Amino acid sequence: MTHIAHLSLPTPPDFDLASTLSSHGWVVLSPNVYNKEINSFSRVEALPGGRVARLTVSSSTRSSQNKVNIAVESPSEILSSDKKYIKEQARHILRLDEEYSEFHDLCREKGGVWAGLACGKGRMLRSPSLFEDLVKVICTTNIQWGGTRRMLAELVNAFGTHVSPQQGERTFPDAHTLAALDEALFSSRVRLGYRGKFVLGLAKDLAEGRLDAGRWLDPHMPTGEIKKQLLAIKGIGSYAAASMLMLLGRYEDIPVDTVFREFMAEKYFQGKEFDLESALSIYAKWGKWKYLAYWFEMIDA
DNA sequence: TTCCAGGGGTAGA
DNA sequence: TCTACCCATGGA
Repeated sequence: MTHIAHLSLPTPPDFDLASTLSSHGWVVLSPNVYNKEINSFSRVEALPGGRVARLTVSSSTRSSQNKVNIAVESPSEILSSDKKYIKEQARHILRLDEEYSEFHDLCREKGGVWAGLACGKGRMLRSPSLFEDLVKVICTTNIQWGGTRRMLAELVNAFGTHVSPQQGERTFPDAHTLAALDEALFSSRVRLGYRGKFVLGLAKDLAEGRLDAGRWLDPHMPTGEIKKQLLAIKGIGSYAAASMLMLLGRYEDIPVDTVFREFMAEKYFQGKEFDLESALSIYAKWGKWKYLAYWFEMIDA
């Protein structure tokens, strides 16, 4: 028997689900399943107490309603505490509590490709847990996007929890699950290459309390301190730290990778080699919004 | 077959 | 702080 609940989550007046879902590649990384045609995505998520549910997030058919819909399907009874938990997760994933008015003012002032963001865009999709986002960021390093998708699909298929034995979808495995695994078994089931030991090491640090990533969500924690802690994690360098800071709602740093280098060479340096400092200085006037200014200019190009 | 990807760790200077 | 070299894996 499947239990079903339909939740409604209020959003800011300027919230744009389609923009958030298409903002970067996260929406297609397992366990997310993207349905672009109907502007929705679903994923299997663990509920408190070890139960599991499939969540489907979609926009209201009437955009003026300022809400998103969350359909919940579970083989277990869906408790009121589950509904509260799911809404909290969704608020985090969609960044409904972030304040973007200063960024939108800058977009309006700057115009050009940024003018289209001023109506409320800029929220980039994230995962429910910091562990999932950390693992996903590590899995974007030194690999093509197809490889990232493969690695995360393998990880979910190997160690995620079923929503039901008859259905293939699984949760993203939590840190405790991975921390309990033998490295040889893990590597034989999930081909992460040299990243495997980074992911397992991270899982153990979180599960055994040596790393408290939850503190990074404290708005009073200085960005510099978060960055220092991120860079201390094996497998996280400057690119990955900038990506994680973005996922934490801090947009000061630009992730310098092949995507950045290729875009900058083409857009600002006539296809020639360039000095990194000169390239980064192009976004200096965006202050704490540099990441968003670069990213949305790049994906618009 | 070789190169290298939404880079990062380490050793040595 | 900077550089050289190494790292697993698979697509091109």
